[in-house]
Amino acid sequence: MPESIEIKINGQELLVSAGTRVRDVLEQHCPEWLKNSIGVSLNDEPLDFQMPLHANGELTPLEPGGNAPSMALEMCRHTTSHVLAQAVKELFSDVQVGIGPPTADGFYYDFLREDPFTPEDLQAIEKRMRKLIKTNQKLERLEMPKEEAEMIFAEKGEDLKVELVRDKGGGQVSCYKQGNFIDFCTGPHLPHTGKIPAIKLLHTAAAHWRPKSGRKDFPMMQRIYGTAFFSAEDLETFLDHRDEAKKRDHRRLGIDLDLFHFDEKAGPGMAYWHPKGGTIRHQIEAFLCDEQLSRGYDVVYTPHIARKHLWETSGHYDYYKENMFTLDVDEQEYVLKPMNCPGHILIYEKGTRSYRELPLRYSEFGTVYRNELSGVLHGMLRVRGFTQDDAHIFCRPDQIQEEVSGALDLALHVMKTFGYDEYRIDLSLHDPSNRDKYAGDEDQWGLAESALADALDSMGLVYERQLNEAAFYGPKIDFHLIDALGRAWQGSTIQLDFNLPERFNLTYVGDDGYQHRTAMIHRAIYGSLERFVGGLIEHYGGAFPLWLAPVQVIVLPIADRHIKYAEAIAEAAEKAGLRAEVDRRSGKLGAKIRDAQTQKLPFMLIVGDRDMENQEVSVRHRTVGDLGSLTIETFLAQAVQDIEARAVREWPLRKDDAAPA
RNA sequence: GCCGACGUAGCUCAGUGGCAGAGCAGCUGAUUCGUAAUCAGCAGGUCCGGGGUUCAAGUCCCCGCGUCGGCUCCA
Repeated sequence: MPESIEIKINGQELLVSAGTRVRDVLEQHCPEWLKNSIGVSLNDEPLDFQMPLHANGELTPLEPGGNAPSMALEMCRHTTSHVLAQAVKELFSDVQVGIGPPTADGFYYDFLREDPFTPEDLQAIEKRMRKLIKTNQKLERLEMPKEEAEMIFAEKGEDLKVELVRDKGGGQVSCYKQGNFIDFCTGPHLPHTGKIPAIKLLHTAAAHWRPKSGRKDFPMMQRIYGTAFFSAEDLETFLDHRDEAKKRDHRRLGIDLDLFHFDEKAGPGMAYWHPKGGTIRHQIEAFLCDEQLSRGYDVVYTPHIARKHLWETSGHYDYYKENMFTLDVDEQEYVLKPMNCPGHILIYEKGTRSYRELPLRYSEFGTVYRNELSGVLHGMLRVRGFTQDDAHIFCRPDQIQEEVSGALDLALHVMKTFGYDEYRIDLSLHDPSNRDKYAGDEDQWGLAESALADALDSMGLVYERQLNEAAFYGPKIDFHLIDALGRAWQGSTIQLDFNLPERFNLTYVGDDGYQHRTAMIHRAIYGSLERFVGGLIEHYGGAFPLWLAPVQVIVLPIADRHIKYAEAIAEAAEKAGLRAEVDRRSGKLGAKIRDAQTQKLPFMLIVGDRDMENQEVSVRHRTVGDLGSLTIETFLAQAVQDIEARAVREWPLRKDDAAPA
């Protein structure tokens, strides 16, 4: 480490000795920062005032709502987690503290305690936290030898902290102390607790103590989640956002919109699609099916069960047994398929394949069953029976890049159609220093990985390389979709496989007349229909675009004498290929509109005396409202146009009869 | 699988050991109405399932199932 370091601050260049505290530099050169900011950042690293400087760089102030809001918030939340631990220690005597880091939108702290915390406990703890915050406790950074820290925590009976200190490398450690509470922590922290304006404890949960430490008997911790913001308004916005997400919860909307249900009588993790959910799913399947047919895919169908032998060959029986449902048939063991690949392979290997007929692209909406742990099931997003839009491309090694490009193009087209305009792409690669973990040889991996990267590069796609994240059988590309609320969802996946072609000895005859190893690509665009539709429901908040809406138009007669006309209108809509209904109830128009709005139906066609006389309909759109009167032909022409285009926008019609923009 | 909470009408929920309830939805009738809730009546229950305590259990206890919040794992 150099004796002295160069620090830029406020345009000034300084030479200070390494280890100088941030506070000392600021006192001399920028005393107002000590008052107005909560810390500094140096080369994008947050530092608090008590930390030592060890690297060259420019210091910029860290302020609430400043130019690095997430860094400042993270600091605030980390300090709040210490306050949480302090409050818990004060209120409960039988508690050991664990760890308490900030998270993406808050923080948590884990406690070791016989009894879990109740909601009443949480209220009391939050009250105590507010009290502690108000006293403007200073957070004091202490640096000391490991042994000393161990002693401090041992004396307090904090065995878990002792364990953490002991496992930490180096000889010197840091702790932060506020009031009588001291925590083993690298920081950085706010100068004092008075800088925390808005807090909220959210919920409790259980968590394992250091599950990755290799300990088998890790104790169960009681975790408390909370969040903190620099203003009450920000906290309010955050809570509103949570409520909005709750309203979009696909499980809630699945019931409200009559899309699907899970039945206790039948078993957990198995979805029953109602007619309306089925309509949505059918549209989604048909869309991809058509796309695939036009892109040279073949359709195949494979059975749901197969003898154990097939799964032994594929390796699933050894590596995936825990997750497979098995059944006895004539004293033989059969397996309910957890994946579609072995079935597609049986079709491939049934004939002698020539290099001339490759690639072969086998696609299937294949329903698979996996015995997931009961605790992980979650609505449509995590189920035990689900249908994959699965395809396996069998090709020559020299065709890999083009086939991957084709799959990428399809994935991009599909995401765009559903209005997922933002996404993240991961390229998961193997780690050459960890060879034991992977099937196939280094040459294969090199070829395959560069094929994937080349395909991404040639399409100008931005992606992140994830080292050592490949599947054991090959590298892969994963899409993560960002939905309307900014949340990420698992999207398409494209995976190369070196393992199954070996296990099944898949070959093709080359132009040299010899047999060569076939390359195999797994790809799923939706992934699972269940998960994809679950995500779509939340993305659209239940308001499906016209082409997907289970009921596209509902005709609302104003009085009973208009029912006949309404039925004629509905019939015309159906003839044009729309899904139409008539509300024949005798209530007021307002009530019918309200019900249609609640069901999020895209179009209401209101018909009364005026409309009958002019042979028109009054069009109301669920978000735009009253669109005025049109002839049914004009309306249908525009609606059909939007349906065929699979438009996702919420503004499908213009009042002036012009074609949609 | 593990920790905790919860499970009452189709849905949302009240019911703190003593007659099983409300709102919405449904059905019937009245009303015939122009852009987010017309009125009245009726019907609707294995209080998740099983066992126990008690004169008496939706309520208390035990076991099981399911759901939810997490941990861990995954499409």
